[in-house]
Amino acid sequence: MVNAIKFPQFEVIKQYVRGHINSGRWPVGTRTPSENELSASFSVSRMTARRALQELAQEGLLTRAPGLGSFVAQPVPAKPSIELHNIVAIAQSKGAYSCQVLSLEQISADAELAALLGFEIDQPVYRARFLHFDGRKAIQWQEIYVNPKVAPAFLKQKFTRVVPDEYLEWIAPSGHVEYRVSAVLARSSQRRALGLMKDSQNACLQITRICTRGSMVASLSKLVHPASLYQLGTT
Amino acid sequence: MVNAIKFPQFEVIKQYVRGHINSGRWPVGTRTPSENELSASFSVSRMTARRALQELAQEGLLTRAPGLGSFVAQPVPAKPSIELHNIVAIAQSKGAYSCQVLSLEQISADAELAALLGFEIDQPVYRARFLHFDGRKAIQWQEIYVNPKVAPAFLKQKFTRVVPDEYLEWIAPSGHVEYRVSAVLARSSQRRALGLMKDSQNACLQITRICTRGSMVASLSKLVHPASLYQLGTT
DNA sequence: ATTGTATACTTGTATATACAATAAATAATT
DNA sequence: AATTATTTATTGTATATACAAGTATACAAT
Repeated sequence: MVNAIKFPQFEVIKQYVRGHINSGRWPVGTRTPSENELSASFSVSRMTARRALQELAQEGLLTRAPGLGSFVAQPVPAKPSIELHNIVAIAQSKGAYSCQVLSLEQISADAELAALLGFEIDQPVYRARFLHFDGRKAIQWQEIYVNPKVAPAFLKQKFTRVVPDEYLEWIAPSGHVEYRVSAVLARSSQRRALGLMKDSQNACLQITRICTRGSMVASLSKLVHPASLYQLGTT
Repeated sequence: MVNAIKFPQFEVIKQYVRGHINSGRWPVGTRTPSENELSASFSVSRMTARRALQELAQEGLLTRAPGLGSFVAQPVPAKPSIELHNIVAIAQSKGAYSCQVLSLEQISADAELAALLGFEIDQPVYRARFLHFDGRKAIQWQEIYVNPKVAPAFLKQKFTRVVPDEYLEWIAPSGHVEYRVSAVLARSSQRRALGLMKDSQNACLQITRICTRGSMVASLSKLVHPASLYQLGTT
């Protein structure tokens, strides 16, 4: 004889309600039995029936209102989304990672850059360009603009072992981070760096990451990946 | 005199615990006061203290174990992700949407396509190509492969008012849907259709959507957007 | 040294009860 | 007829209590 699993009573009630919702017997907007009605029909205390309804509300299946009752909630359409994995972190974990510093300098924000960063025109900005390798293969070209106020010593770093992103995270733990994904054509310098053939395979997936601390942009990073090496998806 | 908002007691306890966690006073793994300790120090019943801990556990800040206690949980690193909005649906909602059928035919699966769809080689597949317009501007080029078993009448549709995706959703409500994002170079036919200049702005963001029903691929759709018109981001 | 036992403490489930806040329906008053 | 109380039903908060189940510790017996 197999021992049947003993379900708690609130779980039984949850299944009962869930069943009526999923099967369509209680369409959206339907009022469910009240706590008292459920406690009577299932012969449990009100607190137990309450727990069932409350957890279902937490899960988004019900909405509850004092004085009115509990109602079958409008299901929220699942917005399709994809994860942004970090190709550099993957290479690092494999142990074959290396990084080449292409440039590391202070520039003055032109109109376009100032607008992008929320800076004044001619305000100093640190700009660095890196090429990230997985073994001998260049997998990512990076251009990063850094706010000098956030990381004053950025230009003095060597970035031989520490990835620039890790350094910034260390100096100034991230506040809000925003990502954008777009398709770009590799410019000639990027093409050379990434070892792409002209006119054939120079489509690149670019991820733009903007880190802000408070109302201040801390850094803006453009990560350019050859389309042949990088693809985003739901895993 | 302004009336101070009256916080429920369980909320006060939650804030107390949250404060200790967020400030780092209770690092990951720390045991929090037990339900009984909290109920004593806050002069509330055990059930009230319990509710505070339980809701915090629900929110992922604590893990609880019978016989052991409640512990500060390891924060799960928020995986950055971006939403895939539908440029066609946006155009539709503006009312300026239209769709041009470029081709609509039955083909035989070659080796590559068969592998992609999980079909046998030479198995019949419906292939259609569409061009979607927002007003006069071509915003999306679409190529879709459809499983004849799922939508036998696909080739007979007109797709003047009903978008192909809506038709398929109507015929066969979606099971599992998977998305991939990649960068591609527009081919010459796509360039012409989308009105792109040669060699300059032909980087495109391609979204591949694979709809499966059970273990069967129902449709595979490639949505190609000019990089200048389409960008993904967190909103 | 290992095993078993008792004990204390923890969270999980469940009950019975009380009162507050909200909203709708009903009755009473103007 | 319109307005105002009253009642009733609902969810929200809170308490006190009880027992079950899992864990660790101390202690005794083997």
